[in-house]
Amino acid sequence: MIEADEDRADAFFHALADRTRRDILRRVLAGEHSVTALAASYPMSFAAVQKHVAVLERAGLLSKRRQGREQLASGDVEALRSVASMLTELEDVWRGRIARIDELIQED
Amino acid sequence: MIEADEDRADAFFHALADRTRRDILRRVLAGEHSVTALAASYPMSFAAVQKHVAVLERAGLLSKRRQGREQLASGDVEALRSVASMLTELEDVWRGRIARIDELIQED
DNA sequence: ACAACATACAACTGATTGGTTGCATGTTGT
DNA sequence: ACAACATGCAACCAATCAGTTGTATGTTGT
Repeated sequence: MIEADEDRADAFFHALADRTRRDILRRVLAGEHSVTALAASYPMSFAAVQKHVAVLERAGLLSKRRQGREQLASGDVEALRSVASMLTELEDVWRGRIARIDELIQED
Repeated sequence: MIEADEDRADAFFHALADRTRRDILRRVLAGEHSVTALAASYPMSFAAVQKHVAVLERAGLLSKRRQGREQLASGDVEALRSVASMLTELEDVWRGRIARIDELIQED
């Protein structure tokens, strides 16, 4: 089902289309952080940050593991790479155009 | 000003977070298309497609040139690469974590 | 046991989004 | 000149979003 890939792409790009979420992702890629620790870094309520974390988690860009009463979040670099590969596929479409132009030059 | 980069990232990722826009981008990366030609491909009004094209254009992912009464759109592969490099920078943050873990192992 | 802490989630609000229709403007072919 | 075409833009609508406050549920240390 190609539909599922599009859903995934929607979730990925939507998750990345917010600067607070990109910043959270940077932090959790650098190392594990509890939701509370993350929340302390931003000028908004705990609940707002918790929702941003949930968006990143639903997109698969971040996962959590429980440690005591804390929920430690860390970034998933594999997910990040699959976003990058989506862009590469787009770039390949562009390369195809160049190849076609070359063909036209050859024909001539 | 780092603020401007974040604005650009917001525009890029938001533009890519819609499957119709990603599809339009694929087409215009493969070759030039008029807005009307693009609009014919989707089950929505001309105006809706024209707005999607405008979002991609504002994000810098696509540019248009006038030819007669048509406006020919084509994808900007350089912009696409700068989105990819944003992801690479995120990945570098992750690599930094690994480097730090290696240091800890060394110290030991 | 219980007070304090960490998290999740529901309900609400204003702003933005993705779509619509209708209208205005510029361009072309006859 | 003008009818048809290509585009852009405004006004509107329903749905979603990013934020808020408040409440519920675990978990911990004493």
